[in-house]
Amino acid sequence: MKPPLAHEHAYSERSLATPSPGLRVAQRQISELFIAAADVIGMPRSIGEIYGLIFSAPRPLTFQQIVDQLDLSKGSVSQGLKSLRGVGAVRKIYVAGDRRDYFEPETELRNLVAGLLRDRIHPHLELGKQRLERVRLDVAAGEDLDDEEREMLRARVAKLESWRKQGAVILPLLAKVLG
Amino acid sequence: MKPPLAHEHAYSERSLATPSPGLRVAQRQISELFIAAADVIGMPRSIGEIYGLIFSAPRPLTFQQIVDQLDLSKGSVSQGLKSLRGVGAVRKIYVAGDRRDYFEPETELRNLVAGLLRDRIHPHLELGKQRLERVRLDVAAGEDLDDEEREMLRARVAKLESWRKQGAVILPLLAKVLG
DNA sequence: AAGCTTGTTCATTTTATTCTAAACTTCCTA
DNA sequence: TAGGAAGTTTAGAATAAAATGAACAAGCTT
Repeated sequence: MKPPLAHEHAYSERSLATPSPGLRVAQRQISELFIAAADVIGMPRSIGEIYGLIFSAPRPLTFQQIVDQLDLSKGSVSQGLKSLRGVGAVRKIYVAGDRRDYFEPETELRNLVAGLLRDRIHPHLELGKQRLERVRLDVAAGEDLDDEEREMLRARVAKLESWRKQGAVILPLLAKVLG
Repeated sequence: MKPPLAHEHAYSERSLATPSPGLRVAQRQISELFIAAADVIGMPRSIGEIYGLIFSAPRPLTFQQIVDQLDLSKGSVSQGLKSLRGVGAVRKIYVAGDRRDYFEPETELRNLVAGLLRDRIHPHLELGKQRLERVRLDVAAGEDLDDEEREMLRARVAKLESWRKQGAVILPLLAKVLG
């Protein structure tokens, strides 16, 4: 027997389980946008679908609702939600007295972008700094390089450094502008 | 018989064919950076390798040199160079009297980023505009949606529009800042 | 025109990613 | 504490992406 939770009565039961045909159509269209977006940022299609569904849902969805409405296995949904939560694109909501997890979307572009950057760009900028230093030393130490080779490499390594610096300046700025 | 072209004498023959061991080591390291970068932006590993080799070469390389120095087939190199030229990351150079194509890297971050945006983001922003309009109409026309559903969808579609606008403002700005 | 050299295309193979399904953990309820 | 509901994990299957290699075009050279 289900406990009579407030949230289960604020909305029609139908929109909870299987959405109305009209909602379905709109959700499908929105999901397509996110499927394309997922592709652009190199994430699997299913993640775009899951985010699209959550984004276009009238209220937070349970794990099971997501599995039912998309044609995806529990495993895929579980992994997809894990990734999405990892980049801060969806949040888990706890409802007192309900053991199920509810999921709602992060809808601020600023936060979505920040999450992606944190997850995928920053690690490389940090690692890159160390690696570049390493390359610089190797170039300096390369006794079998002729002058021309060494000079060219020095210039190119300098270029890489300048890229890294530009990135370090622009990424925080980007977050600010999106605010 | 090879014609005695100026460019074939400006550099040692060795650095033309197989680079010195020291150059090789440095190139390998730089290539690793680009392999990681290719992964971040969702391009195949081979493209990172090719760009890395060209970036770290003392001078423009021929198609055949690229094939020889990387462990890649002609087909992969041909396709990889095509993609790289498509985003403006490498340029083809013509040498009078030499039928071979030479390739040199674009090294300005600004131009590299601009190329990527042009190739992968802009098309979606344009297409997205049309699709969003379509979704908006569908939402407005959806007679079986209840008020709550319709209102929620309107709000979310508005959010998508605001994302699109933010993107349209920020992308040109980004190109400017990188200049 | 026959025979090189340079590079492209594309069908096939290889490799990597994504998805699934089933086993498993945890926690709740009877 | 048995049974069930909610999710997670993971080995393996299904799919998609990338690389290869062989056939092909285009242009020299003789």
